[in-house]
Amino acid sequence: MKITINDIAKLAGVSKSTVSAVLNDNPLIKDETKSRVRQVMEKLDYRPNELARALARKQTKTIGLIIKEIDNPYFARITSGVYDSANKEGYSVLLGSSELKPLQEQETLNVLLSKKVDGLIISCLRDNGDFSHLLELKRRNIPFVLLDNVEMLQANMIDINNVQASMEAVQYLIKKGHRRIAFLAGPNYSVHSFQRLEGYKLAHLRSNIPFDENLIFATGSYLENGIKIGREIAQIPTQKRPTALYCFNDLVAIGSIYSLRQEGLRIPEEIAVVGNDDTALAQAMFPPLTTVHIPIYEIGQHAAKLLIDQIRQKGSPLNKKIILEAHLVERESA
Amino acid sequence: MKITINDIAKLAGVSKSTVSAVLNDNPLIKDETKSRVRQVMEKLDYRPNELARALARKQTKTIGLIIKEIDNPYFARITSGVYDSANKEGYSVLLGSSELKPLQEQETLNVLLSKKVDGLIISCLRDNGDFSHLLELKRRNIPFVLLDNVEMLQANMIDINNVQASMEAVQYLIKKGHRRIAFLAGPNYSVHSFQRLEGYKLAHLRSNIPFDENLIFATGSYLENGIKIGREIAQIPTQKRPTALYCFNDLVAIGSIYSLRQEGLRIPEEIAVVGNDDTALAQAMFPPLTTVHIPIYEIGQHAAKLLIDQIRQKGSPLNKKIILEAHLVERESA
DNA sequence: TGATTATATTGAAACAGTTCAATTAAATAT
DNA sequence: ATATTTAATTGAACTGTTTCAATATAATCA
Repeated sequence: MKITINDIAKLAGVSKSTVSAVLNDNPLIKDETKSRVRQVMEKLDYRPNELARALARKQTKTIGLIIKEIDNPYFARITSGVYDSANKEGYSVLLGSSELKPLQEQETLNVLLSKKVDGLIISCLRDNGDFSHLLELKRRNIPFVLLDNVEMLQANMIDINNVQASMEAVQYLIKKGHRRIAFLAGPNYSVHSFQRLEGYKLAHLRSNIPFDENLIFATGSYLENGIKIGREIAQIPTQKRPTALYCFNDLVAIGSIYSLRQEGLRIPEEIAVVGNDDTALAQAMFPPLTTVHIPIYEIGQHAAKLLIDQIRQKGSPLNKKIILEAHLVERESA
Repeated sequence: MKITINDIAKLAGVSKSTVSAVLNDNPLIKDETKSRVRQVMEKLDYRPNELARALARKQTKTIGLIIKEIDNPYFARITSGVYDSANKEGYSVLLGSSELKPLQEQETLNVLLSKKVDGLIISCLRDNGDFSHLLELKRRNIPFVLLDNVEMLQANMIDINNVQASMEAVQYLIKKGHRRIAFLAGPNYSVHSFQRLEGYKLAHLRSNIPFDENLIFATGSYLENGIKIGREIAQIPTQKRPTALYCFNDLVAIGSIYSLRQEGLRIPEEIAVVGNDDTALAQAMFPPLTTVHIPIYEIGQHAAKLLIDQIRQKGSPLNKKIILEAHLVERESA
């Protein structure tokens, strides 16, 4: 019962190709013919099969998005930016997530590729410098945009001045007199976490404060990670306890504030906490969270824009880096 | 330079159909042939074109998900559940969002349909009882699952005992002595908001407290909506001000707590606040948010499971309602 | 009026697979 | 050794569109 281009052709008394031409609003077709064909389409409620179209045209008008975690406000906002931008340009978004596992990143990538997305936006993991799957994308000339800066790779990317912003955030803490500043590192494989550690180290270096391995805590990206680590830090005797926490993201910051306060510590007087991302809720926390603001939505938007540009260019694999500005916003948690 | 089934056939010295059979692991094919063909595939790094497959087989192994807002922790979690479940069954997720606009819901639906998703999960809007697009899905026999209870429609749906849970939440407030309880309603078109108002009314009815139109505040679903309305409510003179807020969701609850506290009001002593959803952050708020817990991830999971079941059943449009349990969790904001 | 040019339409092949009846090859029975 | 059954493979048609060279039709020119 599916209506195809053939049915339209027959009923309108024209050929298949003419119907196709009408569908694509080809100016060669006489107006009269066009409207006749369109009438038939209307009458039969014809909807072109985009699958068949995609096969013939070699483009699906769909982009793949591979993020690290779906249930994370950071990536929800990225996704939102990507979606809006793609939508505006007539592209759909096929969702993928590595859930922080390198293997799953690979698999998802393969699935999206086999479904013939026109291009990809990838927030990739940093798996011991193994970027072979991304190199293969380049080799196969498939357009893609990265959301993390992978220096070793010549590719499109949207990123933020991560090291710089982190350094400034830590310097801010140092200026406030803190000398034992902990870094609550994010998930393994996270490029951003890695870069933030760089910034953290740099700030220490510049201020001649010795870097102390023991102040680096491996956590994760979830609220629970923050809650747990906060509890542990609260147990540390006052003289040895860090007086400030620089956190991988807002969730970890919020979680640690929660348990720190539960253990009776005052924020920021006894422990200062700085987050990262400036997700929507940061401002509404108690105390309002001092955090590094990241233009998350814009990252998503730009990524989609850039990708679609590249898809349209076709051929020239432009190699563009867009670095957006991140900066500390001072509130009351530090 | 793309490798196709033809290249494999030629190189392996068999026919196209044999290669196809190998691809589908058809038991008719001799093991020896299979491995020979597979070797050639391996060597040429052949990846089947799922587009062509989908066209021939009439199934894409892709489901469409239409949510109301991408950048909202509730839907991020829904998406996560859907994605995990679908992934496990070998389905991809094509993302759609109405962003709370009925027209956009329609358009997104059409796009996903034209891309031939095998089925749809929809969190639909309640646009004056106009569900013609959903009725058409039924008519066209396209599998779908709703995430909101649309009584007038015989369809698959996963939902929660929304009215009931809301009633209990409001009764809880009444039992605590509150008599002027405000309802901060969510976006227009939101089925859940509508149902929560029902529960709110019902609780009042049961306790013989007259329903007061002036206690219903139209807001939205964003943090900002909560912040704004909180500020307004703080301005109301104490004797007329509601002593408790029952909020459409956690974001609105958190936002209003933020501005209420800023205006110097104590939570819950001067104003009690109850949220909805129990998103991850609710527990880590100050004060920890009393809210209606909703098994959000599970809703997503079940929806995908049910949809895929239906897709596999093919033909019998099963008409199953799964109602999951929502319940108040008492913390410290009320 | 016939040749030339411009405009509109079409037929057949292509996109990359699946499907299944028909054929061929191998194995077993007579 | 031949007929019969079973197992393995193939050819052709099909999925629903696009593409473009070839053709048909209409309009302009000499």
